[in-house]
Amino acid sequence: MRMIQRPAACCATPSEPPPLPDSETLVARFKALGDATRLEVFRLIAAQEAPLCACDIVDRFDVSQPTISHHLRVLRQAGLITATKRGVWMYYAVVPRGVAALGQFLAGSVQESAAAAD
Amino acid sequence: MRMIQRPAACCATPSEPPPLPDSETLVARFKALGDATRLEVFRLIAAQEAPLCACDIVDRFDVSQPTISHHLRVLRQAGLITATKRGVWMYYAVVPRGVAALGQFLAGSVQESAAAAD
DNA sequence: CGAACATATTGACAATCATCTATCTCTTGT
DNA sequence: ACAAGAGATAGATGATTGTCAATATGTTCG
Repeated sequence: MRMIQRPAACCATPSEPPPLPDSETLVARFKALGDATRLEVFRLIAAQEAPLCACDIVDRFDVSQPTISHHLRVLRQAGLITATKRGVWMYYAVVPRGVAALGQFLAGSVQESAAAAD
Repeated sequence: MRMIQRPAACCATPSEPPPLPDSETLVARFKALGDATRLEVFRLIAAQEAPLCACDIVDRFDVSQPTISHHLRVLRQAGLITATKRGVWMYYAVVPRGVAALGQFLAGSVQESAAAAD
């Protein structure tokens, strides 16, 4: 038997979050950006006006080439960057749609809570 | 001696990403949202029009109460939610400023790459 | 073909992390 | 004061992950 009564806000059924089309993808993208090295790699790619060669990325970091390759794969599998092969070189560029999806999710999150904040 | 010549795009010095005020905070926030359970907790809080009682969160998930408490702490330390104590209950709400910071970073990332696209 | 190079893959290892059980702290109602 | 409930903390454990060295794959040049 519950001795302490819950306040009204506790008992009222909380609002359901809006249905999320692809939660798994969202998690993968946030996780992909949730690593210091990987975020820097992403930032470097995003800062370019043209697809960036992998060699240029490796040159700029202290970690090994396989590690950079691994990070690039994670970012690519998350749908945040694309990889294009030209000859021996791989060129990476941001996928605007993938990044925008994250932004839209965040925008929706603040919008919902904005109704409450005075 | 380098036998294969790098294409122009490789040799041209890549653009520097814009200076990032607080990279560590950004990583912590992305990492906080990069877990399935935690993202759902965040979504539930964001869906409310008023701060949500922790008990209502615990009720909605299959994981234990300490696990929820852990996730709430991670989200709070990342600056994505705030915690307010009222009596015995803890109420959690989204920090719009914290979420917006993520959105602005993403918006900047797509904007930079947009100049190159098409 | 064969050498050189760019990138990816594999396997291993240490570190981080999500989760649990048990316990603790604090607040409230009697 | 005391019992009960809400939530946080501590410690342990299995899983995930970031990193590296070594190797593989594929491409270009001579």
